[in-house]
Amino acid sequence: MTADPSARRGIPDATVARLPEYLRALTGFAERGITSVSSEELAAASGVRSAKLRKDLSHLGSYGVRGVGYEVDHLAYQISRELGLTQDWPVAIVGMGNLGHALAAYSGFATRGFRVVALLDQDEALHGQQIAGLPVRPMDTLDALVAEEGLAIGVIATPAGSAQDVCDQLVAAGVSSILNFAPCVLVVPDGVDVRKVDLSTELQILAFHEQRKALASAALGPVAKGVAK
Amino acid sequence: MTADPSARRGIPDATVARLPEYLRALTGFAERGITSVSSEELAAASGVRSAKLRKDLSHLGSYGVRGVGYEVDHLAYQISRELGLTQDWPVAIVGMGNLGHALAAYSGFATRGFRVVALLDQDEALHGQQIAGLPVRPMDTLDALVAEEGLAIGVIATPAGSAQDVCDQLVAAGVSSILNFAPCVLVVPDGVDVRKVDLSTELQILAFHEQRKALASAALGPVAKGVAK
DNA sequence: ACGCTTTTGTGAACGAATGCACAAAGTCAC
DNA sequence: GTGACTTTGTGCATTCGTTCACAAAAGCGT
Repeated sequence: MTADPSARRGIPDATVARLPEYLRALTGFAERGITSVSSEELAAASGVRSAKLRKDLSHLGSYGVRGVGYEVDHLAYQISRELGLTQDWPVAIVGMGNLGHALAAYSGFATRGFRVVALLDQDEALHGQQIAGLPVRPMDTLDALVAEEGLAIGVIATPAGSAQDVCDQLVAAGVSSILNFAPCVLVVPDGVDVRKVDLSTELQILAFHEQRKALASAALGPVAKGVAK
Repeated sequence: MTADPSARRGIPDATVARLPEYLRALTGFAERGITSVSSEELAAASGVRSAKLRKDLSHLGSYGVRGVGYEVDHLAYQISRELGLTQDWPVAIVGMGNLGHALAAYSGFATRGFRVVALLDQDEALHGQQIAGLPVRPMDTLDALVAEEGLAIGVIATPAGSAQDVCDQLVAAGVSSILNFAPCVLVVPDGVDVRKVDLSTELQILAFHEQRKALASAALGPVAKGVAK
């Protein structure tokens, strides 16, 4: 059962998290008319070591040619297929504040396998207003979106206070993958995936390292002025 | 040299990445007037297991009381200090498109140890324009910001095409921590930290799991209709 | 046809992170 | 003051991820 003959089940999470970056690098090569890359080149363009890249790719199958490298188009297709991007995923964005606004207008989604099919907000005052060519809808249209559009992925861009409430509504309607921009922990039933993006958290991690650098240079040479600031 | 007597050097990266979440949870407890929490409660509020939480906290020192728990204020202070948040970090945002706009208006920074001191853009047409109470400045004011404000952290919210260029200018001016929202790999010299936030990447990872769920339910019972869609 | 060069794919060693289980250390009731 | 109870801090085992190093496989020139 665990030993799959097609040797493909169970791609490590760490690998899955890097596949999008490989895909982007491959797209870049393709745009420049390059049809073949070595693991070394692709790794450099993705910001990883070549050994790691090769091990990652080995989990999806054997798509390289020894002595030559990888065919750009073919590898890109295989990664796309593995990530489930051969189809377009409908996405709904909830919360039309500053961030929701920016996300609705972000063009990067469309080019990478996603289609924003709806914008929602709990605030009645916003309903009907057009943002980036789409009307803002009330939350109770979620069921219809899941049924008619096959909506499965929701993006939460509300304040932290309403995030859990909105999340519950998404889950109740049948959405099973959620991208959360609100700075809070979401509780969801089994079978629902949540990923969190938190701007403050990222800055705080940077601050930690920044402080470490400052302390280190202060300890080694408190005299330094130009460089160690 | 590596063996530090105060037993504090070398906090694992995985732990550092979770400290902001603990800090947020603690702030939540404090706001509700709770002065003491157990590792179990704090872990639940942070979305981790209590054993993990305790091991994480043990890396910063021994701030709990056996049989009782942790004093909320004290632990919050210790984590803040470890993350370097007892001071306010000046931050500059580069790229005043949709996303830069939203980030400039985001109030979450100020409450968590950061202060947006400048907005920059390469586009001359935007210079002088006011966004969220700050004027948009040209890139050549970076040196002054580093010298006068002590700027050390920069946020890149430009399109992918100009991100490396902007990054180089930040680094040249002396910025040594960068938060990158552009969907591309940045090359920086040693001593400069980069963290990347990529919306499409996150969605693609969700799509992978979503596809896996769809395939699994299709394989186990292609008959199911209501639930497995 | 054959050896030389290149580059993949992978076994094995290593290191980091997680989870478990319990002794140590404290509080509290009486 | 003493014993029962609670909760932390941590050694240990395990799992997960990365790096190394090289054999196997392909192309190429002659």
